[in-house]
Amino acid sequence: MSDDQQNDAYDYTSNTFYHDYMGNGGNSAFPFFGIKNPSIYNRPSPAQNLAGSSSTTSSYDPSYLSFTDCLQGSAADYNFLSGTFDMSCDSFPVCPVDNSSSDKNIIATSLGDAAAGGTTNSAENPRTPNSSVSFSSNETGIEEESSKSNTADLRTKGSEDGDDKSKKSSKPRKKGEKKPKEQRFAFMTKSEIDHLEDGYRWRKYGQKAVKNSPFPRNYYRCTSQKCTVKKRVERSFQDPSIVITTYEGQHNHHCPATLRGNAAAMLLSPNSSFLSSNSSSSSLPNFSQEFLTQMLPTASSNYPNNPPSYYQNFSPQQQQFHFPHDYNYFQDMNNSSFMHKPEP
DNA sequence: CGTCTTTGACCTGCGC
DNA sequence: GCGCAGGTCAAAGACG
Repeated sequence: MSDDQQNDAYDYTSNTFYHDYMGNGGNSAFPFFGIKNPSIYNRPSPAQNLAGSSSTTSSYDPSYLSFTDCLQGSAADYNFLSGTFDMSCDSFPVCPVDNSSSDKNIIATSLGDAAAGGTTNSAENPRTPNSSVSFSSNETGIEEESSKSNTADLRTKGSEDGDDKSKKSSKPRKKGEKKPKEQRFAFMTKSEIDHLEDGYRWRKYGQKAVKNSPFPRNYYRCTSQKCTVKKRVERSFQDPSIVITTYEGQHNHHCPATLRGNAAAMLLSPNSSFLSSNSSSSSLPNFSQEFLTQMLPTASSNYPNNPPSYYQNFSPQQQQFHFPHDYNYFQDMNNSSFMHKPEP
């Protein structure tokens, strides 16, 4: 933990927090999950957390959004415009992380789709077997209550137009019928590169200026046939060094860049026993090995000879990663050798 | 020639 | 109903 991070502060009354996320002056290309995170309103305070934590490290700042948080979808209601979470949002996926819990389920909370009883065009837009998410009860509630509150930028037109190019004559929707929402997975990355390589091939299909932001939002679609996964990439107007990436949907194919095995890739792969250990399926995007290797700092053993390009461009200090407090979740994996605990 | 990006127009949903 | 903003389409151009 750096001094800079120690100097960061979180105001629990105003739910405001921010500063040099990485504590390194902002020169890291590593994805991280340290974002302004009011979702911790349902967390213990830092003091409480540290007091009750069995962790031997004090590097965890609970105001950083954790990897698990992201996987659970709590980043999905992040308001890109304001740089805050929409806490008034009824659909806010309240999935508090309980460090003392033995629950190792890090399945992302979906913000829609299957919870609504399936998409309206499931036949033409088949989901992967793994995408039939097992929803918790609150997720069902999320969908039921979400109609009035989701921010516009997080709305999705759903997958009904997937392969249908005649979108402009889209089918009329029954009154009261909600467009199904795709699963979303958002994270923030401190990077000078807008479009981070994640192993998949993407085609840009749109770019829009974002209100109150000098940075446009870019829209990408997976180039794989019949894969409806989309992602949006934009820079935070509050901190231009931060790239906000939002994945929507789930790939129905393997990552073209990684078919070889790797613990990190296996972690989030569709067939991961880790993901399915406490849930029947995954709603996570399945990232490539390289991407995960970058996200999960470890481990030179992962790439002893061929470190990812991002690694090659930065010094060890610059490669510092803010470890999520849920790090122990990963440690508990049988194949946890891919992860090394950072020195306190 | 195939793939990808750019970009203006259009569609959709929401708030007033 | 209207205006606004986000999201998508698709033609045109760039590029290898």
